Amino acid sequence: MTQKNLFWFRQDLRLSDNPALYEAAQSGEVMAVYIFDEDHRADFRMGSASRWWLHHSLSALNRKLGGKLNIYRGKSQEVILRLISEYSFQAIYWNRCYDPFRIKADSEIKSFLKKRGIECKSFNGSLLWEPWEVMKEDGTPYKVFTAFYQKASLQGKYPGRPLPAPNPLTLVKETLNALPLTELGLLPKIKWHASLERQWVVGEEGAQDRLACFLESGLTNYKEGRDFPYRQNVSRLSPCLHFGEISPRQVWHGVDAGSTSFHIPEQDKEYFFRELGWREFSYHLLYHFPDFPYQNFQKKFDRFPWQVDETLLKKWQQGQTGYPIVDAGMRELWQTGYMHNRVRMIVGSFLVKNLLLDWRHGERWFWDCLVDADLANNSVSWQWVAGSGVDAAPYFRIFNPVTQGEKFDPDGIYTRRFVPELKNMPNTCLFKPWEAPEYILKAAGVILGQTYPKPVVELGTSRKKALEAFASLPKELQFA
DNA sequence: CCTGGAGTTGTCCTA
DNA sequence: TTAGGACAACTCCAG
Repeated sequence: MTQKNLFWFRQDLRLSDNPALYEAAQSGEVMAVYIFDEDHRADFRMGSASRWWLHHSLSALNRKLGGKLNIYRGKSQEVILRLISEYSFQAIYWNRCYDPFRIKADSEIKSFLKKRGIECKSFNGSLLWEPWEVMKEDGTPYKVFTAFYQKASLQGKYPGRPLPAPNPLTLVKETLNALPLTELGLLPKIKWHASLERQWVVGEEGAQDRLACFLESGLTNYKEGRDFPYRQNVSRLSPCLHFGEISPRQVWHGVDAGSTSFHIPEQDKEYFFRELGWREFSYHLLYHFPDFPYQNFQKKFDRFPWQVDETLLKKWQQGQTGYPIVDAGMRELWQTGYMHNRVRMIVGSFLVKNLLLDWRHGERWFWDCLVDADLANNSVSWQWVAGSGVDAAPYFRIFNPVTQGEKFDPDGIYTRRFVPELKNMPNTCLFKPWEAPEYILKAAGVILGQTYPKPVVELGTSRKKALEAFASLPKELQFA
């Protein structure tokens, strides 16, 4: 009789370079399982945009598996318990997840399986370096990116070669309790996701195509071009990486090989690698400081005089602040489930430093709206923007949304796309319509306060207020 | 323990 | 028009 293994799909919704699946398939038949489990996630339940993505990703995966993906919902531990009591498995395989909720839940699962004498084998399928692997000489975690990255990439192990998809892969369909995908109810009730559908090709094939496309036409000039939201110089692989439709090793080696065949300048490649490094750094930080999604990393920020203003927050969320580059970004997020990185910094800085609203509001909104919502990246990045996080960014770094717009979207291509009511404004005042003379507004068909909002705050005074607030923080620093 | 260089992404004013 | 300096003081980290 052939041995049967349980393989548990999680944030690794792919067949290629899937170390746990590869090993499971080597030693017997595989019962492939996905469990939609929200119980362990506390108050970070999966947001609407991510649910939409997950639905399509599971659907694509199931197709690749010939319909033999077994889907369940409920507490992971209970589902697994049910499965092991109904079937006899040689071992259980999975790739590790690294958010604090999963780490806790997984160690419980591991210990109860151990008690029942069932072997579990867990692997690293989603990071280049384990979060506990890259440490300072004194054994403590890094708090500065450059030092972390140098240690990891220069002295650490070069990312290993990706594995092929398992072949043969003999799958077992479970028929007693497995659910059809639609039972998970992941698609939104209202049809707001039509615009998402036009944007993305979800699934492993889509991720591979996206990488290929990036290598062919995006990576050249990445170093400069990545700052301009209207250009196609960013990879947009973040959701694929989050759900594990592609692994960071595949991306790393794809770029390495692609940069040779497409003659990519060394600098472009290095800058892109650094971004993969940032993802690793975020996971490193979340692992060592699990409060990151909740608490200011720098304790002195607990004293920050955040404003409480629901109306202002709503205007930011809906892209109605009266600052065109900010509104364009927030509307891109809503329409596509994504926002260009440069614009994320601009809208983040605006929320925190001009509206003086707590970064956790931004974190939560992004969590719900982003298809790439990722606990590590999202919380580390928001704290970076707020200045409460792990870099020594000077407090006076406050983005000016007018200057940023003029600099990074000089022809207004990006901004006009998402703020069409300003499409006839000339470049000279596109990013500051409140300064436009009456005849120009008229010619562009813009009525401030009616067709497009007046600025919700004044830049000069709000900037000054922020600087004062930062200055009011106590000097001594205590880390979480 | 001490030392010194460095720290993702800016803005504004002045000459 | 453009380039350079001020904007604080601190922690982090390697040697």
